Amino acid sequence: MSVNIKTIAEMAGVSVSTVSKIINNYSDISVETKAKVHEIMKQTGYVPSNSAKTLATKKSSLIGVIFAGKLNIDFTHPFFVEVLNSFKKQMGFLGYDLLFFSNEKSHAVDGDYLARCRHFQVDGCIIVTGQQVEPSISELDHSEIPCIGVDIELKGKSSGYIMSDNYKMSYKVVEHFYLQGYRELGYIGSTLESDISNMREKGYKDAIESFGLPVFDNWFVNGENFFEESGYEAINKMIESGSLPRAIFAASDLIAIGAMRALKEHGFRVPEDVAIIGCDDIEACKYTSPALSTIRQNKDKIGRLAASLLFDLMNTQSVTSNVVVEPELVIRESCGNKLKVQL
Amino acid sequence: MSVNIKTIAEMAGVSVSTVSKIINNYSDISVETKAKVHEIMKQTGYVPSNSAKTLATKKSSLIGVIFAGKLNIDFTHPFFVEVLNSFKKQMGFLGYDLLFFSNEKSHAVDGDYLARCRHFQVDGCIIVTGQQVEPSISELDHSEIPCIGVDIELKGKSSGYIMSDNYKMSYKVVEHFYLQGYRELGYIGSTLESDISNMREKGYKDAIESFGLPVFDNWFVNGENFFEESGYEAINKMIESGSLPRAIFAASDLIAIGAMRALKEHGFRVPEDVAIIGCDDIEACKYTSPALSTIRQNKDKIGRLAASLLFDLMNTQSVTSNVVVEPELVIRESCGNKLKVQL
DNA sequence: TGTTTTGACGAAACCGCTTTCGGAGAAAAA
DNA sequence: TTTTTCTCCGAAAGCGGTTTCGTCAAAACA
Repeated sequence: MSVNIKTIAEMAGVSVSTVSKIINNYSDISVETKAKVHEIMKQTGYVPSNSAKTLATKKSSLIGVIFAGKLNIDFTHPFFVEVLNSFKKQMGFLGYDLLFFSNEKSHAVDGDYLARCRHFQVDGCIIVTGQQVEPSISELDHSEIPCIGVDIELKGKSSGYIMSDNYKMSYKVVEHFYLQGYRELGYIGSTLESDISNMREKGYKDAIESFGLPVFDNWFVNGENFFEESGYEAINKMIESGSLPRAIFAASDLIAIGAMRALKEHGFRVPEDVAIIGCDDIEACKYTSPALSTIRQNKDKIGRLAASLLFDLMNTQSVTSNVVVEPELVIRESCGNKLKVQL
Repeated sequence: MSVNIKTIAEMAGVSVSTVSKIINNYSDISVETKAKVHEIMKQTGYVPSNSAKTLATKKSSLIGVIFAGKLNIDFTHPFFVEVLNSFKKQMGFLGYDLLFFSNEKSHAVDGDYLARCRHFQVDGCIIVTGQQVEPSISELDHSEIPCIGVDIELKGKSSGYIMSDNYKMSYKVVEHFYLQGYRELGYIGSTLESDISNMREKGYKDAIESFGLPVFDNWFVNGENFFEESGYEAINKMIESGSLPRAIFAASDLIAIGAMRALKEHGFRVPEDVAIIGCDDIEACKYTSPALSTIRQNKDKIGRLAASLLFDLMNTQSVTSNVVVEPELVIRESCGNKLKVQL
């Protein structure tokens, strides 16, 4: 049988409560006792059981991670995965570990995120998704469990969210295109079910108008998701419809990559014939040719902020818990600016 | 107060044991009682506590995920992340959730993986690393906890591992180069602390010799890790040393990408001057120019196999628990074969 | 009719840890 | 010397489940 707190207590000749107090740094224990018990714990390789602790304290020091939505967002998603990586690191410093709920069918409490959270008694959770709020997320959002959303607006009492300024990033793109002399601007978005994409599109249109340019609906097309195929098909759709804009903002880098592929297949050159700016600044941008200009989202910062916001939510009743981070235009080769190319 | 098993029992007018039996599908409960209790559980939204269950049964239905080593392997690693994604999916089907240990300094039981596993009472764990076995991994490996390693040879009684046939993949590369007429072959590996890289190098050298070709030590250089910079610097080192091979096998795609960048900067063309084959088949291969030929590791299969091996380890005393999967040569543009290009 | 088997359920111990409350004894204050 | 104040520690009641074993009535058997 594995060594437990009782074993330690007996070996040290003290009570179980004393050992527990030592583990939890209570002050009413003499240094001698403390030393003796610590010594024994070390010798025996004692490790306290988290389930017993959780059962007693209702704190698990676990953070639930939820990939929500049907957009196939998972570990392989280049943007979220980097955010999550930074989040994990920061949560680690704060003493938490991450629990990834698998959302497979066969599981007991399928899709019911709140139930999963209660089941494991997570202290808080992070929800990543590029999609709108679905019922099971909303339920969790309005529960007592602290949640923070990445790229999804959580409005519950104990929730917060963090996202890039999607409206402003579009403005920056339009501004750049405008200053480079482009007047015929197009946009490739993701599914209409994505708030993110919708915000970007709205910002883009508003910006175009604020520069006094016309908006051609044919040049605004939305794909099914944020992946390559959406961009590929969008270009084909535009071409079928008879005309192509001179510059395109894509709602994700993968969409942009797909679009470039389609353009290339049709004999168009990027950026000479069509300029393109993507969004997210994933790794692959550097490897495409031409290298993809993009809107950089500070994934590291987003992850860190998400962690500290969640930490606050878990430890106080703070209310101001949503943050919008400033996006940054990264100019490479695909957007037609030959003057200042950076890697 | 949240509803617990006692609440349910009282509401249903039965004992706690009866409710527990119903939850766990015991057979000695009448259908009527079962129905009544189920109804009440549904109405109240009852969710059993996993910690209480774990405490009583010593089964947590949690799988620990360990990113081991100092090679900076984490969520952002293109190869492991895909393996993990497939692993997660499969484990989900089997009814398990994933626990990611954060290995940050401030944490209670730092680096001591066995302790973390015991702490959370994970039912098993998966270890991913490109590195050799370190002491804390070895300790876990030889514990009673079922572990399976990806790209790391675990030898413990309750362990298993899965990896690609690193020896054979090198042979395939050499064979391809040979058949294309290349005779001057080089290799760029990762740190010598990586078993994977070492196996590939060994296989590569053996293959070269088996084709009756000479091995030039100057053309074998090892970087610090599996990332881009290692490839970049390796090329520079070769150039400094005075000569370049005509064809290079890189131990990872990122290394290959870095190597291509260095070659380009020095005015060499790929594949006309130097042919390159990478390894892993990460997403980025398709986006480089020229598109990177590579050895594809079946990441999906590796993940699934890892899951089922681990499942077996957890549920039986099976011993045959290591699998080597067959790698596949994917020919794109960087290896000089203009005849059969595939995407 | 008496006996055994079966079906359905409950009592209670246990899993490992936390935390409140109180008590004993020593030290300090009166 | 008596009283008060500390210091250090333990008893015991949870936390929310699981599981063994026993009970008891009804059904099956002889």
